Amino acid sequence: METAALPNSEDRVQSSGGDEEAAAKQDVLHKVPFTADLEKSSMEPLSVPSASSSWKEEDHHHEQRIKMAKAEMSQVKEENQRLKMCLDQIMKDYEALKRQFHDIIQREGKKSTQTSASTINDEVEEADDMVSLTLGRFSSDQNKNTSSERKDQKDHKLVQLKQDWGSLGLGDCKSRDSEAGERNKNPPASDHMQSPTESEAKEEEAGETWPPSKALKSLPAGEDEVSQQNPPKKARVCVRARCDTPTMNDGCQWRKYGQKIAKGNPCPRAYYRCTGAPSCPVRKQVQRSVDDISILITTYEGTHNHPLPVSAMAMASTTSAAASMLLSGPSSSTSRPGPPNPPSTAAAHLHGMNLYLSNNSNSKQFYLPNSSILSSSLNHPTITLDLTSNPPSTSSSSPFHKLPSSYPPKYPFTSLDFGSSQSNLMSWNNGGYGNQSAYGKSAIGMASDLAKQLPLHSNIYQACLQQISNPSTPSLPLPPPPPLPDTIAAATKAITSDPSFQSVLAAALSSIIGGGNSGEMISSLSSYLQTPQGNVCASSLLSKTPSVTSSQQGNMAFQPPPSLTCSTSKSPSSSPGDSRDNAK
DNA sequence: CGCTTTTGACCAGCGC
DNA sequence: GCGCTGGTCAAAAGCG
Repeated sequence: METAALPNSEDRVQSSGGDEEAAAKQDVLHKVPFTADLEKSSMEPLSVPSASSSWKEEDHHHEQRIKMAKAEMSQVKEENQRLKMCLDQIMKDYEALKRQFHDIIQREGKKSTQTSASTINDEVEEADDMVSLTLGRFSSDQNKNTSSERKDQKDHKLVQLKQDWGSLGLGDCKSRDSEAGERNKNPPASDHMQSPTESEAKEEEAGETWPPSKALKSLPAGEDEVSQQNPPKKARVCVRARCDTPTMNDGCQWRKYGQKIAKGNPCPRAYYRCTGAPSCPVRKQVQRSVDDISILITTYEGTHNHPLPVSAMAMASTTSAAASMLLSGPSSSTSRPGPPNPPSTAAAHLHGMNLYLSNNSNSKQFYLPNSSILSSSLNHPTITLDLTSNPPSTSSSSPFHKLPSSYPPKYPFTSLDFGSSQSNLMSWNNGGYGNQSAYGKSAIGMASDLAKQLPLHSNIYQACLQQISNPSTPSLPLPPPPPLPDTIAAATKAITSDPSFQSVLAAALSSIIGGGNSGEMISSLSSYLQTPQGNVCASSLLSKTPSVTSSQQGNMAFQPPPSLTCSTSKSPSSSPGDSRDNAK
């Protein structure tokens, strides 16, 4: 498995501030310009031996370049330190949240053990959703699990999330469904003994198709009974984005298998199935918002059981991070200072990202009331990535303001509002990037804006990027730009103060909190940092990660930008660069 | 020819 | 039990 080489999240956290890592980080940054420089030199008149004067001249030239490179090194080093400090601060925040999370786990554990099964209220149930990460599928019996058992479950899920890296991550919940079912049969003590691969195998065996009813059909009688007690309710990630084209190009290859006119929405809902692999269970629904037809609502469900194209990684990692946020979100929300959240709603603010989370069993009644696309969330915990900076209407796109707290919480419904008004610095959806989807605009557009603020580093990292991502091609003829120390400070400030960046970073961190892995983090960050031209604008933070993680991840972080665009082609979601070789 | 899209039929869940 | 609705199937058509 490709995930075998992944470092676990704890290691990553622990090593994040280490000198070794910082050294490696700088190593990457420093080596690349040198490499570029040397290759560039090799292309120059070296092949034309001439008089000693030309050699002298060339030596002088080299010395100048070395000086410039050294100056560049010192700048990058300085920036590295700044970003390292920034990262340390974020890690501290993360650790604090983690501690609070564990406190809450312990508190709720005591609470639930003291509470009888008949009197467990919805709030406890919600807390258990958070603790067990099973999204409302545990019976009250399981509510009585001790906190240590929950910890085991959580650890197991962390491992599983790592295994599913690169996938949508939704199947993590799905596989937990299977586990939840298994737990009903097996003693919890054996739970952590089960290897993630085994649960994945079970997941496959259980007939991981979208319709629960069909999945039930294929189950043996015994499992059928279990599944009826705990019907599979998979997490979904719903992406709302402004898009003029029929569907967002998320890099995956999809085949349309159905279309329906849903009640309450004149726009037809299209059903797509992932064709990346014959047995891939991932499906998506695409529908226009009834309130604003420019908004495309794409709902993903399932886990890819095949390698994803690089172009699909960004969306996959983002949705994975969102799904992780769905799982870990309540921890953030409950750790928020202030009055306790109402049972059915919660909101978190993590590094500038607004997290709206609510449990609901009647989501269609308060979120996108006229859109039936979310009615399916009756049975599915759903997280919504709202990439629309300007709500189509305040009544529908700010649905959580009118969340009735009286709804009995059953399954969490989460929204990551990337269109937060706090992200005024860089609009997620300001247009001007051609035919890209709001999603594409979000990451790419921000990066482009950032690039405007960071001309120096754009060039530096452009050279880095091209060296790393395309080593076979000749190096850039670009000479290093003149050093501008103020620009570095401005760049650092811009990065660290940019709420959008913080949002992405928070999403990436959430993937850690929720059991994600560095790959997600890299992809999330790279989504932010890549410009439409495929240039990494600036981030030592990002540059660091490939050296820490596997080379595959590193490559992905520096791959050309994902084509998260709205597709106008007849094959709506398959990007031109989408090679089926990747999927096979 | 193979793959994708279209579209009507079918099935299951749910509420009344 | 019946009707409504969401979701899927599968044959036919379209396309490169």
